[in-house]
Amino acid sequence: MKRNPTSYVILGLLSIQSNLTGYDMRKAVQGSIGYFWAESYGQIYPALKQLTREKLIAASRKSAKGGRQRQEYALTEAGRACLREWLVLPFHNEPPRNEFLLKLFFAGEAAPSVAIAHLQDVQERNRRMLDTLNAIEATVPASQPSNPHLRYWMLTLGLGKTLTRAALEWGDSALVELSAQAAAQLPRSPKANRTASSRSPSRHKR
Amino acid sequence: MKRNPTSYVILGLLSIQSNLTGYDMRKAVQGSIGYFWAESYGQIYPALKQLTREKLIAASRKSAKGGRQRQEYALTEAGRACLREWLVLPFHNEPPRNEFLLKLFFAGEAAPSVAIAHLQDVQERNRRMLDTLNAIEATVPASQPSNPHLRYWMLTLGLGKTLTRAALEWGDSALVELSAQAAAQLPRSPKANRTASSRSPSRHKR
DNA sequence: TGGGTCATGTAATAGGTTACATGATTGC
DNA sequence: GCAATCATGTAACCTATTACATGACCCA
Repeated sequence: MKRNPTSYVILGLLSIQSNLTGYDMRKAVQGSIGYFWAESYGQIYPALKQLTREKLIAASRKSAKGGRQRQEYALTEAGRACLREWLVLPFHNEPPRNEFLLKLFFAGEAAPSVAIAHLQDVQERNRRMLDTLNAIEATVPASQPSNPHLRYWMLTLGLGKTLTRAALEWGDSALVELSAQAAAQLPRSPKANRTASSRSPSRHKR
Repeated sequence: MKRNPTSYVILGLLSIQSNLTGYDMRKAVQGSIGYFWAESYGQIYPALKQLTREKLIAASRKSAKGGRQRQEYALTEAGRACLREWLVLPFHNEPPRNEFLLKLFFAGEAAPSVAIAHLQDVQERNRRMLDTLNAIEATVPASQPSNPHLRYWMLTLGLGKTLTRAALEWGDSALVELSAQAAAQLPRSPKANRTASSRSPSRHKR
């Protein structure tokens, strides 16, 4: 049976923690696998209905928090089996579309400052990303020391940190190269092109 | 005017080289930006028609190669202006959906060998990727030494290499960790679990 | 009493893949 | 003659986002 990835995300989340609502799941995705996965309500709610029809999940409690209406779900045995089946299937890596790289690739059509600005933007995002990942690393293991999933969570986190750090280092050297080029092309007022050279290369936390 | 990314890919490709057919463009995408971008005919051909209607590109020559029917396109001045406008606009980094990481994150539900197999798969793909990128690096600059786009092409290539190498190193250490764990859990027949330990850590070309 | 967040959902639309259909040309 | 590649396109379908609609509860 073919199922969309959102369904497996739901099954996976419920395998870790029961009694989540659709709203909870969205939050959980953003707060844990957010750096490599995204889900919107428009995907989650229909998927919840479909999974319920197929008895892979079941509505568990209702209106627990205060008197607030709240539809929580739990994994059924069939759902757990379905998740396990999917886990062993080979993954297909999606056609990755990176608009930053696309603009950089075609940047010869624009002034050097354009590429430099995009690079600075990407560096800034990556610095924030690394901070976020470091914060997760500092708090999660302490709060769930004996969680059997922890080892895998830390592995995904580790790849995120590794890739982000590598991207930051590449970005620094790319900025150096492009700034030098921009300076060479506009040698008349060396004080004017502060855009790139005024920022010192980011010193990354390890 | 809002336009889909495929349109800008077409404009970008034509800014580098004229007289490409839709077929050529698909090939060019696969052979150059393929590691961070994908296009299908179902996107390209409709986009070509739309861009022609909007006069951002123009059908240039017909049936040049042999007697073969062949509709080639070229950038108009309006098209070039449109590309430049887009280049300076901030990029939005897409919600990245990485199924490998998704499976790794939820792998606690399955046997350790499942995660190990996925990891070996990803290492193999990354090794091949690095070979491809190295091959491009070895041939492209020699063939187009004075192309003004070359600097930017090499930058995107450099990021690809950097990220792939970083991923490979992470993968090696992840495999060591998971293999040790698997061995500790099945101490009865240490010769049996060859899946992970039989392969030596990949020695990557730099 | 009003803003923020919890909570659920739908409709419009965009974005994209895959499979199919067609046919010519090139090279073995 | 046959397979591979060049070449163009469409239709069906899936995936996914965004905006919208609705309303309750919490806290200041």
